[in-house]
Amino acid sequence: MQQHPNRKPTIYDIAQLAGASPSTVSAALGDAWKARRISQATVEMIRRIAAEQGYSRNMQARGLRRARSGLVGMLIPVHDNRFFASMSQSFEVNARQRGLVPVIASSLRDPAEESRVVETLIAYNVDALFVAGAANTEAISVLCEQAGMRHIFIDLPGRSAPSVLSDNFGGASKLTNRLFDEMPAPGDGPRGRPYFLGGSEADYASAERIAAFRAVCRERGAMVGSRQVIACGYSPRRATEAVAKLLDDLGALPPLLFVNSLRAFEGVLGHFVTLPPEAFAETVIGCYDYDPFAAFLQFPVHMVRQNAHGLITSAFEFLDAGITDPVIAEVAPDLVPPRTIFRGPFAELG
Amino acid sequence: MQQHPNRKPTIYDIAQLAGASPSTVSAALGDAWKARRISQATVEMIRRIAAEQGYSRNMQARGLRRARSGLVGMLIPVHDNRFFASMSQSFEVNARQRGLVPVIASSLRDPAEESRVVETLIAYNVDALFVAGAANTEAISVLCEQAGMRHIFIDLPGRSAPSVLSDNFGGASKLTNRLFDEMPAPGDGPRGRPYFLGGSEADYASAERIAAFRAVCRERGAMVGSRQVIACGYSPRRATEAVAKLLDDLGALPPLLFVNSLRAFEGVLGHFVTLPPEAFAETVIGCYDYDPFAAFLQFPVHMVRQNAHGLITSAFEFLDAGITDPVIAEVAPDLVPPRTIFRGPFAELG
DNA sequence: TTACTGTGCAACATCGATTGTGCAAAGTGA
DNA sequence: TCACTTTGCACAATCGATGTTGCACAGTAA
Repeated sequence: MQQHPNRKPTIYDIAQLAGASPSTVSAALGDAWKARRISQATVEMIRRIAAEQGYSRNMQARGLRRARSGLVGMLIPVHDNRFFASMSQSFEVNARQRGLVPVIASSLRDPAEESRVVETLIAYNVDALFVAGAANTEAISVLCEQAGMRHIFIDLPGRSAPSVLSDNFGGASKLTNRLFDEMPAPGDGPRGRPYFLGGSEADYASAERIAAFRAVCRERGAMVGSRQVIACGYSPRRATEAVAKLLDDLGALPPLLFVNSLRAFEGVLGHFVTLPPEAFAETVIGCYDYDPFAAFLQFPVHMVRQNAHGLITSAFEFLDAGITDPVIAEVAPDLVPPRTIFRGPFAELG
Repeated sequence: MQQHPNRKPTIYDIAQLAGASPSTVSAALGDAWKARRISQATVEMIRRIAAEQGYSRNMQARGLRRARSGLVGMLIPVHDNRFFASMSQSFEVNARQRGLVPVIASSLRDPAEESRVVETLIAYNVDALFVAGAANTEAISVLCEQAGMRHIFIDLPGRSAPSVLSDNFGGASKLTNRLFDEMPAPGDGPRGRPYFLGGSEADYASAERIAAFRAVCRERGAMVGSRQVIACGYSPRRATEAVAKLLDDLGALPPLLFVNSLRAFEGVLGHFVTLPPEAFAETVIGCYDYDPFAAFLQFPVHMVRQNAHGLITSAFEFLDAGITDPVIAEVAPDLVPPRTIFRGPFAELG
């Protein structure tokens, strides 16, 4: 029937089979057929034949002609992270609801890769780009502006387009306040002070959380020197080393420990394994970000659950509304209380 | 300079600026310029002008002409799952290494959505499709064959193309054997038997694991009736209910519990919260799939870490080698010993 | 019959890049 | 100088779908 056995049929093939012209076929298969005054009988015949032939539109040709692609891109740092994976899921559902095809790309936090990815998405003519967690937002702004690309920043503020931000300051304030509420009586000297661990001050979200941590500490009348903020990055290994050193310096866990990310917390646990249970009696621990299993540890961990779904939903609202000015929306994260499993020796801490 | 302020420049614009023809520009910007005998000087001039103008190739036009897109698709059930998120990450890295743009789409385990997604990817003319975790592989086989689409199945066997499988039978055997090694002396009656919980027998991977569980139980001389395999699905809630009922029936935890997924394990923990610590003294627990935090629980949990990276790497090897026959490759998962945090009251179990 | 309005569709240009072909001009050897 | 090769590039067709324009024919009113 066809020349190449596996060539996909085009509107020209369908047109020939239907005894119609390609333009009629095109109209009949889309929703332009009414406006183009194609009779319903013709439309039905063409659609039947197209279905029989397993026709599917060539989106490249369509996109070329219409100067849009039906794709919508999202840039994230990594896929294998709860927060971003939730965003991906929500992004995908929202995009499909709007008849768009989501393309999710990760930059591995590398600014060069980041720019390359944005250029690629522009080359594919994505209709809009969501930027979540970029290292160099300014470079992205420039690229998008040059290409006249609709874009929206998520979880970090951008100069050139709307931004949807997680309220990192608010979330970190809530968490820090909760930790102070639960904190055993502080001791004297460095040993009695609250500590913050993980992340990088260069990262927008981390900077906000650190600022909130400092502010609440001051409100609560606690000392907070630069030594108390240990921004050791995101890798578990670095966190393990940092917490080991901290214990070495202080001789014990501090009364309050704010861990900035799950990855850092993973590292922290890597060192905790080596400690006796008593080490945890006089400390309260919080973690920014949520993991269901971390909530089930033997000692209570207060966690912040970011609202990935809310962030994406807000971003799509900007898209739907056609807003392109650099306005800002904020979405509040939630505090999740510990669900510590059968508290064992620590029941008295509850 | 340009008519529309934000129109992206095309090769025609560059050609005019460079005083060359569009075909020369096209060749100069790609790697065909040597074959087309464009002088190096011309190439350099054109590239300079293109860079100045912020030119980027229109991949839709290129794809249309060349009958390929430079895209490679992967279908997964969900994004927000450790295993699939790891696969996504690995897929992305591998695709980019080969100069392809990855498009990752999730089906939410809905067969209808699944087919729609595959059709969409075909319409965008992706150069190859990886299918990981599909509900209806036969429908996908048919669609791909119809379109002449290269595809590779991951973590489930397909009829129409190569498959890369996680060795679920082997992994579950290893885990079950380990659990038997660590199991306290079995009691009499149902209460003394091993149990399997979570997943669905209709799912290929789960079926393999259940078969392995049964086989090892028999080898080890344990009874294994149909009551001992509780395939209650993937949702945490169902697992919570199932484990509650089990405890109710038996009056205690069984000596050996094989939990089939992290989501189910999450549900199991939801019930464990209500139990006293002593409840865990006479049981050994395993979970198929790995979570760093779950490895740090108060009681030891033996986990299987699936090799997402290995699966993807093998799949790309099939792709690179141009293999299209339905051959099968298997990738072995790893057993991860518990890293139980300061074992507390259970140190004697170690 | 004439003029006019609809109806139903075909013809054709177009989107931007790639690629087969052709053709001058420069270079080479006799 | 002549025949021949090589160099360097332009021209035009093409990929598949869309949308504008135009045309034949039917129906209708005067």
